[in-house]
Amino acid sequence: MPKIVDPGARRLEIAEAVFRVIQRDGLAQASLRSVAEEAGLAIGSVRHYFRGHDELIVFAMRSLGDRLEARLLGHLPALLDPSTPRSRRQEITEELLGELLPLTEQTRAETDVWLAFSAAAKNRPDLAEEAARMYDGVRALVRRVLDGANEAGGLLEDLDLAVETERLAALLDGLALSTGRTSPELMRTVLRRHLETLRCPE
Amino acid sequence: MPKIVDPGARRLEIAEAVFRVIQRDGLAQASLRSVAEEAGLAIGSVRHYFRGHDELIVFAMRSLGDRLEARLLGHLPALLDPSTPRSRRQEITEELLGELLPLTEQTRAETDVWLAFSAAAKNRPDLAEEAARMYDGVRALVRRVLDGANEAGGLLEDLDLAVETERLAALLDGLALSTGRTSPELMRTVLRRHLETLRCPE
DNA sequence: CCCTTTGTAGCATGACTGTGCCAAATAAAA
DNA sequence: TTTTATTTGGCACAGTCATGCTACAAAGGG
Repeated sequence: MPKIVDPGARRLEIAEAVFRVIQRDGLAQASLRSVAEEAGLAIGSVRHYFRGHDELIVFAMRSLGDRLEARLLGHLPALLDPSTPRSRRQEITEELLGELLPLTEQTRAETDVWLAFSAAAKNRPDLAEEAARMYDGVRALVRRVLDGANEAGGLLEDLDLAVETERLAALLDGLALSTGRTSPELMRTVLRRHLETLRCPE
Repeated sequence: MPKIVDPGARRLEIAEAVFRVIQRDGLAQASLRSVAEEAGLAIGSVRHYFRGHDELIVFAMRSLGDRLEARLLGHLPALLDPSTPRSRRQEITEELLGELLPLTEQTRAETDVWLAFSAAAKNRPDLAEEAARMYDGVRALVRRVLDGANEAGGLLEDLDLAVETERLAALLDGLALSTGRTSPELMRTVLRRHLETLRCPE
């Protein structure tokens, strides 16, 4: 038959073009035409892999969520391993949660695109579904981190973990929102400070 | 001459129509036509008061910033008054910072529109200017609140107020971001809890 | 060699947009 | 009443958009 091409890989390539366009020009500019040009394809080719514009955007948002989820879960085993020493746990926790902050070029691009998606989701039911998945995913992850630290005896007693989960997740979201104004160094300091306030003295 | 109309008031009326359209359908739908219809005017009338679409959106964003600033500063005198008792200070602080959260229909509308503007500002220099003003304004306000509490002896000692300002401001931003998922009650609880952790024991 | 399937490309259409420009209505001033 | 500046209304154009549809190229099976 024709040129052998892996459709899944193609779709991911196109999704990456979507990310680049959104980061550079904003979600409103991520039309089929501009995405096709960014991907080095003809508009007809893009439409061969996606039913239409909506499906393209939803797929891009979903694959961003998948990518983030995979990276975050990669940090989790070391954290849940009971044999990991406490000092190392602190480092891992900061690294893991730092993945959600715009500290590097890579994560800055991700948070900017994620912000564009989240804002758009407020008025678009199809995106809202995926936005809710990200929201729940981040809360669930933060909760697991806090639970793990708690069981290891690393947290202050009498914490309401439901409240602390929301507090920490909101803090991360808020920092992600201030890309370009708050320096990465300050973000790190703020995150570290917040975790300090949760940890038990010894 | 013609109908006596206060241009400033008219511009504000139109800006409010912009807010309603953005909250209902998103910033991308806030075209001259849809805004004119929402305001009950002809498109030509709207264009009489604004040079073009860009100026309309920038003006709307600026007036939202002005409105928020005025409301927030209204709470400040009571807080800075040395004769205000400590228990009352706590209430006022919560009320003041709560203005930045989507707790009521009114403030929810404001935070949603503000989010739309903030996201758009990432790729639009004209909006970025106003977004930076809001960012700085919120930080400055939070800083004043913390400074005031500190001077009144209400805070833990040895706090790095620059870090704490950013931490609290980011928390507020993050909560504002999760409109529709996190309940107003939980938001209040999280804010109260955060303030507790800053207050000195007595 | 032909045929079928898959990928690539793009034309045509209708909808929506911002804006330049013009005309009418209005009401205060002369 | 006449004049005149302001306000209101909208036509017309060029641009961009998503999408239905068609056409062609490529490559492996018969």
